[in-house]
Amino acid sequence: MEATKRHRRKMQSVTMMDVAERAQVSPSTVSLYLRKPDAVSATASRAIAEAIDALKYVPNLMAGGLAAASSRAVSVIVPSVRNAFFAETVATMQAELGRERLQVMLGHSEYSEREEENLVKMALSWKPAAIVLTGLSHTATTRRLLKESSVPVVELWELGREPIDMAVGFYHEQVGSTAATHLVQRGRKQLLYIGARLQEDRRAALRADGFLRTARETDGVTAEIIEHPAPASAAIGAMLLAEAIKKYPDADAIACSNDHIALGVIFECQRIGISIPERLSVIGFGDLSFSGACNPALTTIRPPGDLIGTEAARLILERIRSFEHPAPQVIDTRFTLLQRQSS
Amino acid sequence: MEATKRHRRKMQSVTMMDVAERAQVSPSTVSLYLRKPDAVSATASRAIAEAIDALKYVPNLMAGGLAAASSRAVSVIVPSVRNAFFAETVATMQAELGRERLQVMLGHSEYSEREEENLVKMALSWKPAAIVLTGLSHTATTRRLLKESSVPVVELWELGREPIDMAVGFYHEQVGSTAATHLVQRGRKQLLYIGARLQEDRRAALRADGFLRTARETDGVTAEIIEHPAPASAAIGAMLLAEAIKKYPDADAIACSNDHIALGVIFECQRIGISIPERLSVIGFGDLSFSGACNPALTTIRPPGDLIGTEAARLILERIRSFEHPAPQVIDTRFTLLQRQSS
DNA sequence: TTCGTAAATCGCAGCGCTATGATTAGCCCA
DNA sequence: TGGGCTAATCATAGCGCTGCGATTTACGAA
Repeated sequence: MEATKRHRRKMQSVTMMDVAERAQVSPSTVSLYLRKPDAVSATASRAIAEAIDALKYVPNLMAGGLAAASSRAVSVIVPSVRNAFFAETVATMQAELGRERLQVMLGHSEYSEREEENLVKMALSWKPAAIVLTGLSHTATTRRLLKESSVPVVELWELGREPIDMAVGFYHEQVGSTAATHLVQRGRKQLLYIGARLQEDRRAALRADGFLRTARETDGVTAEIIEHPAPASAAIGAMLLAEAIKKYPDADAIACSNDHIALGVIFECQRIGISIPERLSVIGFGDLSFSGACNPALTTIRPPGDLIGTEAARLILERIRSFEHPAPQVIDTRFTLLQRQSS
Repeated sequence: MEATKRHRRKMQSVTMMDVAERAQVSPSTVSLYLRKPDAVSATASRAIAEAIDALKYVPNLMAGGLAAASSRAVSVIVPSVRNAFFAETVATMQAELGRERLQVMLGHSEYSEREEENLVKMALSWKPAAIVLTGLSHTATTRRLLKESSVPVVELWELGREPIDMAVGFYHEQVGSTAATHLVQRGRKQLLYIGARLQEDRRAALRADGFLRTARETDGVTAEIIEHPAPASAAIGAMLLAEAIKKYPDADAIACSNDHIALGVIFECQRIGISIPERLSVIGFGDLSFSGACNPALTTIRPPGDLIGTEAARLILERIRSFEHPAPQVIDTRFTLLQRQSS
């Protein structure tokens, strides 16, 4: 019937133009209505809303992002969402940002700065509204890319050195220090720190540092560290406790790099008949779902994973809304010592 | 100096055109090189690669997505990534899809079909390469939107009714049935199922159904259920165990809706002096990080969260690569009974 | 009634890339 | 040496939307 047209293209069934036509306004007005509803008259708003509804219009964010040179996506890069800490933060951020119709794009660095750099490059391709990283350690290239990009950047879960742009978290040395102080106050003298994967998990290593420093600064108190390269788990915790007791039979307190380890310690103590807290005090980090229900209930330090998420989301939203006040750059969320039965 | 131009636009520093110019080829060739490297000659490839490197070109995926009417994003919607099961799957999918430069966009339905529907609408705005949902229950609108969209859809973690498009998971009734059979084989007669949030967590409810049905079909075996509306946790598990023992003092086996609950059961039994497995067998679901390290080690059923992720990613990639063979629609990943000390 | 001003609305010109079909280069064999 | 083919490359025409400035409308004051 027809000669083949030179060019044909796929298309979206309903576009903004269709909505405009039905609502008897220009596409510009529809666009305005979608982006800044307050700038459109009540009459027009009603007509446009009706048209959108009737046509089941779905905006094309790719087109919008291209035209605006920035998307409604926020790239969030964490070591792994398998880790309950980061899961909490990611979940909270998604909820907060989703409310403003911002999409969370997720990436896992698996504790590798190299991999993180790749993810940042990918993320930049999306012209994200913001990029969220975990920690303050990144490759030089990562830092350069982000500084050059002028995309808002938030670094989570760690304070200390200068952030690229904004940071939300707490000082991990302080966590270790707080744990040591607590154990000393409970009358303990021979402290042990047991940790997993301190090479990869820089923040766990910082906690260990703070713990050892504070303990050793105290008169009459000794502190040693026992570590293992495997990822933190209860099984590793149990193993390390056995090893620790063999090596330091007179130890009277154990701080664990996180609550998984501490759980293993508790179980192993049950097995070999060490009573907690009489003979051994135990303190963890994380306040995981089981920590309060252990036997004995685990004394631990709770990092505010959800607060970190909400604060990060807040910073991002403020930054997006106005270029003016570049918000406080660094937010210290603190952490909480929860004293329970194990110490 | 200059009259203001009518229009000015923001722009990306380095575009594909810049690369083309430096490499002495047309933009089309650069585009082709990026999408199908094999279709470009070695000479051109080298020149283009050099130019990309020298100019530090970063492709604009928004522009690409708009032109191609489909993006490199995969929307993944789970009840919550706080749940270790879904975290595992999400992490695995991100790794697998990231390898092919597909971006995971994350959404949390918080166990609400209504919220899931909103997330699906948002997702569709991005013209995703695929949409991944959890479970087979969705609102009618969700199903309609997805069917009309012609976007590949994968439903995870549950088999049973007809999927929208593809599905990867297992039968939760079978999980319950397997648990019941196992306990009966261990000589148990008075079985109890304790579960949390069975109203919201449809899959947990299915497991309970399968458990009760199989148990009650067995001669000489009784089975009761005890539930609680709060989210699963060790604390709830401990509470429910206490309640269960009061109500059914002669019960000799407990199946838990997941390992968090089971952990609470173990701790509570320790406290009130019930020996596991002598007096009471315990079986969980999930094989969480602590399950093998408990005291006693927990018998549980392991769902293959990682396998679900890899299989889903594989289906998506196959579907993207070719429209031809619409792959097997449903993949049953099965699950594994891990018998340990608690039963 | 007319004008000035603010509030609404509109028209234009792309954003940076890809799909398509057309064109050119490369190469084997007769 | 030329024909016939395949492999490479290219030019074109948008994809659907937004930012900007221009234009129109609304409305009270003079």
